[in-house]
Amino acid sequence: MKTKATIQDIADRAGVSISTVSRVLRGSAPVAENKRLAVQEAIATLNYQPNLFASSLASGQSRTIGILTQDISSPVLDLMLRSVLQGLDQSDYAPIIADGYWQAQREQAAVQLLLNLQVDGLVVVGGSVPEPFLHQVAERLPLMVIGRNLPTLPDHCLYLDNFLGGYQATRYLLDRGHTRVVHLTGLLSHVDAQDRKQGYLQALADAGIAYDPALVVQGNFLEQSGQLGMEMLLEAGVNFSAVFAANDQMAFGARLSIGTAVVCPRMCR
Amino acid sequence: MKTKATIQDIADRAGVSISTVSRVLRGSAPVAENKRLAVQEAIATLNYQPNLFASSLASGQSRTIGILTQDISSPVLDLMLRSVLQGLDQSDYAPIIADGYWQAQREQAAVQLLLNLQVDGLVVVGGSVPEPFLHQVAERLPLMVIGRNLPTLPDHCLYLDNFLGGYQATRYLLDRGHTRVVHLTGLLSHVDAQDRKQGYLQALADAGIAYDPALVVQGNFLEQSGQLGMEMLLEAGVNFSAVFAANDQMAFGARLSIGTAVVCPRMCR
DNA sequence: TTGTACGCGTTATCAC
DNA sequence: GTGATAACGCGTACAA
Repeated sequence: MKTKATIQDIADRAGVSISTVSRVLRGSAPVAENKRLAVQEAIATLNYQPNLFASSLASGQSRTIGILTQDISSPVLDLMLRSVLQGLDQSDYAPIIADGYWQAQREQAAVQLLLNLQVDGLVVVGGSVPEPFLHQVAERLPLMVIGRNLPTLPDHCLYLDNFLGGYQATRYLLDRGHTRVVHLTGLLSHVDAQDRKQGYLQALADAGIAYDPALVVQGNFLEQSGQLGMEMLLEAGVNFSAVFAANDQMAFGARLSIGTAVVCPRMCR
Repeated sequence: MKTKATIQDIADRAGVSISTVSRVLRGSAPVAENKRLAVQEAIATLNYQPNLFASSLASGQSRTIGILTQDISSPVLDLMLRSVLQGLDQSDYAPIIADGYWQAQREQAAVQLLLNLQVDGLVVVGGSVPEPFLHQVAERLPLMVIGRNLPTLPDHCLYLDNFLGGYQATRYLLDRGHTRVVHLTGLLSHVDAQDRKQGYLQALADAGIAYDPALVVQGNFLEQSGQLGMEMLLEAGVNFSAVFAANDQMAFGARLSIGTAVVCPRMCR
């Protein structure tokens, strides 16, 4: 194919220098009206697309911001991602997404790629990149971490209080009179899951209710584990009247098992 | 912060020229063992990261491939995306993701960004970018479209036969003796949803079963619409014994309503 | 095998 | 206002 048009091509066609073209492109300095029009005409007819690489190389700015995401099938993370993208709509920064799929190694490579792409800023949604690594990143460019709490980078985190969430959810159920509340935990190797469980335990303690290990079933944040956990409880004939699932997906799964198995008599709703 | 190390820095530290450094970096030509080691040492200690922009600008290759995705909360699309990423693991191409969120305009901008990023190839997962536009893309670089059928670009599509899927699903239920099969449709403005519905209709016709509009409920591919659709049917007292939902999410939703509403007597499983 | 020098497409700093 | 021209960091003939 014909090689794409360069800034020189449109400079020629408009009868000006490349400097002028660059100026109308970036609006970095005033340009005579007639020349500006000529340039814009040339840009349009030649369908000129400035080479981001060359531009970034010269300016040191890429006008892009990098986003590190995780396995977006999670509704919450997806919502976060969507919000970030929406926020970027207003700006003239383009979002570049890289996915870590919850694997630290892969995440690190993804971040490295984004850095090599010279993103002007980085948004990390969830994930498990080592904190020290993020620390290094933070001192090189603007960094924002969503859904994670980094003790050494408090100002860079948009944090969800998992402990409080677990506490309030459990408390809510206790307040409605339930005394035997099941907790389907998330992946306990994940700090979020631990915190939510701690919240659950604390709520029980505050209510003066003894902790019964039989009511806590380990899951992994996915639908299946929620369903499986419920079925185990029901089959085992464990007595309970309410369930606090670690996340929406597990709640969905748990909800499913109610249809197939014998419904726990005192289960409300 | 100190500016990142350049190829010159490590050339100095290793006592060689930048050409040699480039050579060991790209393996484009043999290099003396001792020099190679010196270079590698320098790279390691200086934590050198080649500037992708400069590299691509000079070579015309970016060693990246672009991926256009849609609202990944869809399990199927997510699976596709995951597969693509996995395939790329083996290669030394890095994936750059851009999201279109099912909005043609946004998608086009996303593709444009990827093109400006000089991706060496493009994978489009679903989406609604105009076909002519993709046609232009296809003649500029390798293109692959997943989950969509472009008549003019058959060789570039990994296509799911929605009609056949709808047909077989319905046929499966009919073969098991069901005669009143509900269809919860997807978003009917979407061609996939239309095709699946056509498959449903064709299967009915082939089985000599009259089409009953009361058995078809419109949805939008999301969980809620599946649940809502089922509840409407149950409340209306419509008689049926099986359900064909347009996708997994709607089936999930439908499944949920069974727990809360009166279970349809002849509903199996 | 290795180094020199030029080019990639833009931006930015100058003089004019 | 406008146009040369030097970076930007790296790949790569070409020469040695």
